[in-house]
Amino acid sequence: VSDVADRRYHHGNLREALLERAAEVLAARGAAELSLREIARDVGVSHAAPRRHFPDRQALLDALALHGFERLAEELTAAAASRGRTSFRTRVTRLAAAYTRFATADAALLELMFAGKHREVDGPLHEASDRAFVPVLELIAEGQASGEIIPGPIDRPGTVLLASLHGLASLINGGLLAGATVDSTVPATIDILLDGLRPR
Amino acid sequence: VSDVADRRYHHGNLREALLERAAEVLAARGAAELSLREIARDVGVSHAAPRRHFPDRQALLDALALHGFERLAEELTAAAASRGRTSFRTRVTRLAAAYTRFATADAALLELMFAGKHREVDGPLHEASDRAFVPVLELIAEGQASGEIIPGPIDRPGTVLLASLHGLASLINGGLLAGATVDSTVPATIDILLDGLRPR
DNA sequence: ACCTGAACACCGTTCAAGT
DNA sequence: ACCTGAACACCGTTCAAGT
Repeated sequence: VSDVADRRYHHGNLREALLERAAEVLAARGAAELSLREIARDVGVSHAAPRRHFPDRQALLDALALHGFERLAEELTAAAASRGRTSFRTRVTRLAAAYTRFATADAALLELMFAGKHREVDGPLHEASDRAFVPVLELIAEGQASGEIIPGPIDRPGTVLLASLHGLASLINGGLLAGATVDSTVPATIDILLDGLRPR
Repeated sequence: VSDVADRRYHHGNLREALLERAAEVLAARGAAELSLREIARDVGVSHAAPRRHFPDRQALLDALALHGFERLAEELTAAAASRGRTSFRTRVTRLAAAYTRFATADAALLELMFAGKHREVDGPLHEASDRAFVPVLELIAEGQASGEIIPGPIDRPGTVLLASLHGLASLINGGLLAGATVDSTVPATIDILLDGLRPR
């Protein structure tokens, strides 16, 4: 068994193996306790081997964050796909639930994704986060077209919605909202937001 | 000079000196790069000396977070103190500006304060965060009393406001809001929120 | 091309010993 | 009571060397 595994690392999938194990450790213990050497050990490779695929520890963390944004984009896209005839409010609530579910399922990953480590305006991480937010902004645009959301630059209502969802998830993850759960707060929050975002 | 400084550490202010230097390093380079040994060196003490005051690294980080919540409480309290006759909307906007100013002034401190490290419902950190939010909830209660905020449990509108402010600050700190600044987004966000929170 | 092993400079934590 | 110095087990990073 082990020689087969060893061989496969020489065939180009060490990178994936490292990422997979790193994601597990991240979710279980957080980025601060993620050790490159430990992950190399777990995966059965020398501590210097990861260097071929990730020049340093931050590069591995960046790759985890990038993967997180890609998964978030997928889940938001899936949630935004309207199944049958559903009201605008329902669709927004579904998208919001998908966002907060993702965010609260892995608090350490969320922190890593939104940490101020990569404030460069360029870079693949920034592009990935932009892509992840596309379904949210598209839904807002639809709402504007159908007259359920105030007109004007899409960033205005878009930012409010994104900030609210992200803040809600952060507060829940931080344990700062006493007995609040996603299910109990998301619909109430969306109600209030949609009312504030209604044309007037 | 140095023997005076050395003497003073023996008089009970090493703890303060460590916290002060740690806060500087946190703001400059983030929690991940905060080294206990380096701070001890900077402050002119052996690497084992901090142990009297902070049993481990996390205890120092917790103390920094606690101090952050205390400062946040002070600034929010100051911002909530109504100077002259000002509209409810103005007062909320001032409070929101104070929150986001604090949050964006030191991104690393904000991350530390709201990190999911201390999810225990008890503990001094949780109490400190509760205290910091008091001015926000009080203002909401006033708004309810004067009929400018929807009635009902205060957590409902309170959570929405707190989540929006915190999310806005986090997104700005993470560089995920293209050209957004606090000054440009806070008033617009408050307008939308107050509309959504208005009785109907 | 991809990985190993030794080496370097750094950690956090512990503990006997000093004053 | 408070701090020091040595020790331990870990890091991330680098680089010559192996296959």
